Amino acid sequence: MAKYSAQHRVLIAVDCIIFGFDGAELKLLVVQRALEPQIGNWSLMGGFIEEGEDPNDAASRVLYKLTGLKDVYMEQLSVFGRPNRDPVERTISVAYSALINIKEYETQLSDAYRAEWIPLKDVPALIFDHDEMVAAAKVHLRYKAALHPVLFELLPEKFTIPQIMALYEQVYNVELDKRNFMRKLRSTGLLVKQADKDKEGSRKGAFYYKLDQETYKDKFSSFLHFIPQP
Amino acid sequence: MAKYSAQHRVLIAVDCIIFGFDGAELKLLVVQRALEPQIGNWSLMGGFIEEGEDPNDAASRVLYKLTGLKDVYMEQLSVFGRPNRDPVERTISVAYSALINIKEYETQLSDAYRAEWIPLKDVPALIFDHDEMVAAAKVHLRYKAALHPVLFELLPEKFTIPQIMALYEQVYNVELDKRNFMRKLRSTGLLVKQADKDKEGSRKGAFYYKLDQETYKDKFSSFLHFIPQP
DNA sequence: AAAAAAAATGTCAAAATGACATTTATGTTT
DNA sequence: AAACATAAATGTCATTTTGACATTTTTTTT
Repeated sequence: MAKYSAQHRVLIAVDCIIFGFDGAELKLLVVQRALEPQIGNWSLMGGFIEEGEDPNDAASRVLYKLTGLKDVYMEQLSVFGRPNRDPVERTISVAYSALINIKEYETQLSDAYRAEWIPLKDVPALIFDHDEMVAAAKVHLRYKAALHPVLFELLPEKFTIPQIMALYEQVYNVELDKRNFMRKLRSTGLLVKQADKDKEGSRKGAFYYKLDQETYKDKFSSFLHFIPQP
Repeated sequence: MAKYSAQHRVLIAVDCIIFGFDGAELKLLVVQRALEPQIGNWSLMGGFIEEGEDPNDAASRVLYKLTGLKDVYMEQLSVFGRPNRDPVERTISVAYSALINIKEYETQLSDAYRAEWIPLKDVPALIFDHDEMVAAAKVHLRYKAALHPVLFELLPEKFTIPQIMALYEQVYNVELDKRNFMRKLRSTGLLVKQADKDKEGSRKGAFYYKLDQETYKDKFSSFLHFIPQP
């Protein structure tokens, strides 16, 4: 069949906003750009879509190249297509947001991309429009987490209540009340208390919990309200 | 500066999921495709991105061509990029969702595209992956409207309570309680009661309301909860 | 004047929320 | 061995929000 001959064709990229949590701090995984222009500057991990490749697969491929991880929680964010966003050539980028438990990642660290986890609040200026992408990803994460228990994707299999709470506090940049937060958390039926404790960070130690995977799958799509109304 | 020479370039399209409300029914604006393949079949309104054009501008242009309307509420939804979604040639499409008050539109109707408002529940199968786009747009609208008073974009300047309620009921496909709904609506401080009534559809008539534009702008971004928890 | 039809409004019990202080467990220091 | 320091864990109460539910009001038509 004839092509749409008169039309204009452009490069498509994917860029990944990769959030990670190490039990204490919310971080972003950024790399130092490997090619001109702006070589060596901080950037999101990205890549071009290849021939016949689905954008979602491209994002997974890019993430895998960097982290060695598959089956990561990832969502399409939005398209960034301002005509001169890449000075080299018109490139339209699809931004993806991924959630990773840093501890799991660290075991598979690869140095090829000069990647670094940087606390979200300290992330330096990034190239092109990547700052906007990060800003959009933050907003998106807040939305998503206000309605779904998605932040558990950032936690290890076994986690503690103080850890989840710290995570919520950082995502929403608020201080939460331990008692009220715990009550809400309990009411979800998502947590299964373990017998052992995490002894790092306190003398008393904090009990570990796991996710009730059944409930998690069931409840993921139903609306929850984690964030107190102001 | 040198181009990214080795890379693959593709067509970029925009497709618009255009919701409309006429005071009674939630509808979708669809067109009959004007070119092969699938000429004459139902489709979303779309078009290719032109050289140097921002995707958001392309979506506005496409919407304007069809409806003659500018400054319509429109949001980027997501990217549909499955490799063979368009059988002619690889095309990646950015889907946009628009909200229109049908009465306003009808005054500027243009026949060039064989466009039709079809009740959302009766929309026939559309070409390519447009059904998926519509499904995604419905989900998105529910999300958005659960947190923001965005459905007012579908209403005329003067509207009645039964109208808004019908709108919410159709968006969420639920039955709402008049009294509880009204209470919630009042509590937003968004409504300004008018002196006159809409006498269509009932003997008693329903008072008109307008949006308090100040409050609307202030509150748009703050989280609201319109939908009762099940 | 009566009837019909939809709009508008109020009450109450149950559940969810937000504010707040004390007790518990454990390792460290004296 | 006792005292201390530190963070974790938990409970109460008043207020607000929710959901369920029935009656009254306004107006046109008969």
